[in-house]
Amino acid sequence: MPHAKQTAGHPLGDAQLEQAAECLRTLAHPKRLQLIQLLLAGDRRSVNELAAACRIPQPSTSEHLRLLLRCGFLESQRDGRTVYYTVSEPHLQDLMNCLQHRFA
Amino acid sequence: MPHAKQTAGHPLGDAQLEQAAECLRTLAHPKRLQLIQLLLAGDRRSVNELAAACRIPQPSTSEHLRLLLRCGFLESQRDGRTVYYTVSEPHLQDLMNCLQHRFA
DNA sequence: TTGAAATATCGGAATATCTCCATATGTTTT
DNA sequence: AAAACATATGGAGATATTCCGATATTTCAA
Repeated sequence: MPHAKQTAGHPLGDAQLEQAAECLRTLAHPKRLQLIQLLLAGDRRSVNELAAACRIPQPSTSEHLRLLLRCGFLESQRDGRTVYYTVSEPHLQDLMNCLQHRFA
Repeated sequence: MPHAKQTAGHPLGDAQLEQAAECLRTLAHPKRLQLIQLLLAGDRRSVNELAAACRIPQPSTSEHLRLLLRCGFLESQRDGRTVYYTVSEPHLQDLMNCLQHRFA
């Protein structure tokens, strides 16, 4: 039996599809993917480190991180005056592996 | 050692991140997710069947399917005057399982 | 308290996306 | 050939995203 069909969970209703689409839309941005890629590689990074590494202006970086935070993909942790971000959604590693496999 | 860090493939460059983002943006739409959900459940469906099931006007349905086709998520197959669409990207099942688990 | 550093928020202009309807293309049947 | 059915394409108005500079907020150091 090659490739048995996966047991699908309950199909999502309209409101849930809307939520899911919103989360995917948040992921669907090259700079945000780059931020996630960096955060998955290293452990935790400050906003300035991320902004410098990705060549994004600081305010934009902060905004991108806020959006990712809002969907529950990231967590933030303040230490003094710097804020560190980390990946909180374990499935992001799988997703990024999938993307790296497809687009490498 | 709980939760060993997954071996990450090569990190994606700017052009590849752009491609990946475009694919995700295509997925990030409630109606397109609903179409995929239907196609994953049943085997193959015509445009009219999909339009009726999802309550989308026929022209919009055709356009959504075209976008999904362009990213390689679907395949189309003409039989007489009706065109049947099927899922061609196996990872979509995993993604949908993930979404259904998170938003159910 | 004053200044400097790190991060967050606001406003506006350019661009992209969504959705719908009208209509065009392609296919089969009479 | 003409009519009917299934699908695809084009255009327009409304809405949403993106990007950037200016500026506000928070925290530490002097």
